[in-house]
Amino acid sequence: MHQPEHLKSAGLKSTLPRLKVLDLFENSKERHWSAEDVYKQLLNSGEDVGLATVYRVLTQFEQAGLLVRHHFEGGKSVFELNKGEHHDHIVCLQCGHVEEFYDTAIEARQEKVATELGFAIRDHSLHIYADCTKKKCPHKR
Amino acid sequence: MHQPEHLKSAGLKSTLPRLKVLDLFENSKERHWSAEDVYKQLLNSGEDVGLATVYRVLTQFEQAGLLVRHHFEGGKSVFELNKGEHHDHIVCLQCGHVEEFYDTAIEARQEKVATELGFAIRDHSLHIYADCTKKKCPHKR
DNA sequence: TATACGAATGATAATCGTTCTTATTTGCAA
DNA sequence: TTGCAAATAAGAACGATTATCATTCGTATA
Repeated sequence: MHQPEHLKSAGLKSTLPRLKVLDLFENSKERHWSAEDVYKQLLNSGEDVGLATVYRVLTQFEQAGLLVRHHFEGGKSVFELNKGEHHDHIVCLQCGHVEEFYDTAIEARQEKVATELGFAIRDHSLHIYADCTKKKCPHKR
Repeated sequence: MHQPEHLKSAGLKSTLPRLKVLDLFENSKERHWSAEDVYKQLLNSGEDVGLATVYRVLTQFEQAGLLVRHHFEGGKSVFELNKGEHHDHIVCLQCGHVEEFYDTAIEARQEKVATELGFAIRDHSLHIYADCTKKKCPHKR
């Protein structure tokens, strides 16, 4: 549990809400959380945090580089731990499960296309929405 | 001006708001419009439409296949005429200008990746956010 | 260890984009 | 023309997010 160092190096005080949120992301099998998800999970765990605090902390963590924010269809932002390595997402339309992937060829072609059009890439997002063909998909949406 | 046929074939009555919205998309150099954009433009043109109607019409046009909806960062939906041919987008971070591109290699790799992960692609969105390196960029954001 | 002060919090109001409700108007077929 | 279902405009309602503000907390310092 070296979370306080994470926070300190990000210039953030080590407070209970921040520790709890960070713990969720670091010690849970689920990698992707919306603000509402985090809020409910903390309430269920007996923590007494405010929704506004959750939003604030998530944004701070994003700015500190601890988390990455994604805008999937559906309006709400989704966060995940920043592993440093970029990847894209494939979202199951049945159950909402998110899987990650990285394809060198796709990344390279993006650079090529952008350069040819006269742009310098700052960021990009590739979201594939699909039906899971495996049995492991719970289809519980 | 064969818009009424467009509407009729989509099972939609030929009303003034619908004609005006469709006209905007068909006879304007700007291809991408948000609901708010459309609403303001129509008001400036002296039309007396309601914002709710604009939202309803845009959604109907999307369902009818006349328009395509995009979810860029920033939360709000953006629409454009459905030209039938899929393409991805590169958004200028300076001026918000949207350019379109299509890359066969990227499309093919996406199919490959999805198949390998056990998914059947239904839809996808690739948005590149970049700085325009040409002088043509108005940098007026 | 006590303390002081700025940072962080929680409750709630406000905002933004979008959808719903409802009373009124309109397109169009008979 | 007339009748009626469909479409509209206005504004209320909504969900996600941000702003406000009085209170509490973390921590550097004495």
